[in-house]
Amino acid sequence: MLDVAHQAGVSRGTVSRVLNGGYVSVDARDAIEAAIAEVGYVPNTAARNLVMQQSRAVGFIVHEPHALFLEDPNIGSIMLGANEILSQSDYQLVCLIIDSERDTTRVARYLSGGFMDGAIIVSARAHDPITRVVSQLALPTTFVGHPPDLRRLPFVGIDNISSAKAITERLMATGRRRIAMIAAALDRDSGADRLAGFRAALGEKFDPNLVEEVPLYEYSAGVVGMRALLDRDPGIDGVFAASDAVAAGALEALREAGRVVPTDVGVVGFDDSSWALRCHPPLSTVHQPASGLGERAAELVLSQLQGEKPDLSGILLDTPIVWRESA
Amino acid sequence: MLDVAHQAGVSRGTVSRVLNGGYVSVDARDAIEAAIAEVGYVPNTAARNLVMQQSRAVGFIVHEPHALFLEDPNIGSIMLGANEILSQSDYQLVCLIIDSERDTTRVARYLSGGFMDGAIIVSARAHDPITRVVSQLALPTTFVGHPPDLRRLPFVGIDNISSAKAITERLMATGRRRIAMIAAALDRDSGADRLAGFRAALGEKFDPNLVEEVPLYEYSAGVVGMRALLDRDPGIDGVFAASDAVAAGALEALREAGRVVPTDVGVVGFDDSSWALRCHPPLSTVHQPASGLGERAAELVLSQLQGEKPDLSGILLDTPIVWRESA
DNA sequence: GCTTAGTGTGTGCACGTTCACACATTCTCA
DNA sequence: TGAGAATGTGTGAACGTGCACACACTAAGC
Repeated sequence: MLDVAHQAGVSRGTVSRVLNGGYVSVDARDAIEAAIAEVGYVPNTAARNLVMQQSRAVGFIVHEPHALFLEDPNIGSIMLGANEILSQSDYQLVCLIIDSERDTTRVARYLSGGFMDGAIIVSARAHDPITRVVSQLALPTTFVGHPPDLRRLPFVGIDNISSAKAITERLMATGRRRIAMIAAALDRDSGADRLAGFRAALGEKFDPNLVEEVPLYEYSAGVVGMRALLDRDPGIDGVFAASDAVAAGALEALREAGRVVPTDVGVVGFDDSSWALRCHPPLSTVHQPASGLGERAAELVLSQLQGEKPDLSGILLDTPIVWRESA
Repeated sequence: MLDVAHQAGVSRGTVSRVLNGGYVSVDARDAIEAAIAEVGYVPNTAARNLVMQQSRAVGFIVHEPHALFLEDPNIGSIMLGANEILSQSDYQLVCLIIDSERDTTRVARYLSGGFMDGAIIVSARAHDPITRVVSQLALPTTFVGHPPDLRRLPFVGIDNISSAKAITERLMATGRRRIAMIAAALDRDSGADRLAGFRAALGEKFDPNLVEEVPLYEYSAGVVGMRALLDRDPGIDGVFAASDAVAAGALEALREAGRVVPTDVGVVGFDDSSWALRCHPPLSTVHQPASGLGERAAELVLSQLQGEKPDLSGILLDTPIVWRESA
C-alpha cells in the first residue's frame, strides 16, 4: 500500500480512502488507481480483518461428510441456497468439513480465531463437539436441522412429525391395510420425528413389529430394512421409508421379492430428491425445501450479524406432499 | 494474550513459546496453560496469519455448482479425498463456490488477499475467469480435470481417451454390431476425450450418425439422447454413455422403448458412481478414482507449498473397467 | 476581515500475533 | 574458578491495514 502511495505521490491514508470511501480529489483518485494497476496491489485480507475485527465470511460446517456428500441429495441445495443469500450481501460462504477428531479441533480453532463472522451448521447431533464450541463462542450461528439438546439456538428446519403424519395418512387413504416403516437415524430429531409422525398417523393401528430401524438414510439401509420387514410380515402392503434413498433401496428389495409397486405394495419416501423421480416407479414423497432452508439459514445469520436478536423458536418451512406412481 | 501473560505472571513471549514451541520451564508452562483455560484465550488467526504471512488453508474452488453438487456424484469424494490429505498436514480445506459474476470477484479477492496458501480448482473451463486470476497470482494451485488452455499448470486427472477406448472395445467384444454413443459436455476435455476414445475404438466402423451430443452429464440428457438415437436407428445394440448419470437416463429411455438390457442392447457408462450399482441392470462402467484425484491434488498443492516445483506434465490415475450386467 | 463549513490530505496509533535479540540463570568440564 | 554451553525469559520491532485526529486550503456569510 505504501508502494502505491509513493507511486501516486500521496500518503497511505489517501490510498485507504480511495479503497474505502471518503473525501478524495479526482486527481488523487486517478493517480492512485493507475498506481494500483501498475503495482498490482491487492489489499491484504488478513491485515484488514485484524484491524476491522471481522472477516465477511460465514462458515458452512458439515458433519458426517461421507453420509451427507455421498448420499444426501439435499446438502448441495442447502449450500447453494445459503451461498446465494450471503453472496448478495458480499459475504463469503466457506464450507468446512469435519471428518475426524483432528478436523474438529482445527475447525473450532478456525471459528474461534476471528476467521469467521458467523456459522451455518448442518446435521449436527447432540454429542458433536462443534456445537459446544459454537455455543460458547457467542458466534452468530444458525443450525439447519438442529440437534435435540440445543433448543436455545436459532435454527431452520421442517416439521418432520406433521410431514411424516401427513404422508402416512395419504398412504392409508389409498386403502392399504398393513403399513410398515423403515425408520432411520433415530439419534437425530429428523429420524425420531418421522417415526413419531408415522406412529401418530396410525394411532391405534400402530404395530411396533412393522417398524424396522436402520442407522442411516442410505440406499443400502433401505434394501436391508425392507428385506427384514418382508421376512417378518409378508403381508405388508404399504411402506413409509424415512428418506428417498431408503425408499429406493426398499423398491429394490421389493423387486427382488417379486412384489409389484404400487399394485402389491405402496411405497412413499421423504425428501423429494433426485432419487424420487428416477425410481421405478417414481416416488410419492414429502418435498423438502432444501435451497429454502439454506436461504433462511443465511438470512438468520445475517440478521444476527446486524445485531438483531434471533428468534429462538426456530423457523419451520412448508413441506408439500408430492404424489407420484409409487403409491 | 497479554491477559494470559499477566494472569500467569510471565510475558507475552513466554506465552507464545508455550503455543509454538521453544524453551519453557515446567512451572511457566503449567501456569500459562491454567491461565489460558481460565481466561478462555484463543489465538487470533488473523493476527497470526498477518505476521506469519500464511494461513494454513487451501481453497477448494467449485465452478458450476448446480451441475456439480446436484448431479456429479464424484465431487463429494474428490473433496473428501483432498480434505483427508490436507487435514493430515494440519491444513484447512476451504470450499468456495462460484455461482455468479459476483462470486468470481469475491473469490478472487479472497485468494489474492493472502487468505489462502493454495488452491484446488475443480472442473474449470478455458473461459473461467478464476483460472486467469490464479495463474497471475502464482498461488500454489492444482487443477482437477484441467481446462484445455492451461497445459502449463499442474493438474491431476484421468486419461479419458484411453479409458473410453478400452470400455468401447470391451463392449465390442461382446459381439455388438451397431454401437452408439451419447456424448456430453464436448466443451470440456473430459467430454471431448471420451468421444475421441470411442471413435478410436471403432476405427473404420465409426459412424457419426450414431453419436448424439448432449450438453451436460445429466440423467435427463441421457433420456433425451437415447430417444433421439433410437429414432435415428432402431437397430442399435450397444450404447456408450458419457457418464453413469447419462447411462441411467439411457436405460430409462430404452425401457420406455421396450428394449431389454443387456439382451437387446448393451449399455456402458463412465464414472462408477453410486448410480452404476443402483441401475437396473447394474452398469458396466469405467471406475473413476474420485477420492484418489482429491488426494493427489492435495499432495500436489502441499508439495508446491514446500517449495517443490510441480510436475507440469500432470498426473493421470488408473481407471479400471468394472464389468456388470448392463452389457 | 473574521468565522464557519466543507473538502482534501498526512500522521500516529491500534489490531494480536511471531520472531530476533538481549539478557539471566544453571550446569559442565577443563 | 572461570569459560562456555544449555536452558529459560523479557522486550521491541515488525506484519498491512483502518481510523481518529490534526492540519491546510477554499468558499461563503456576516
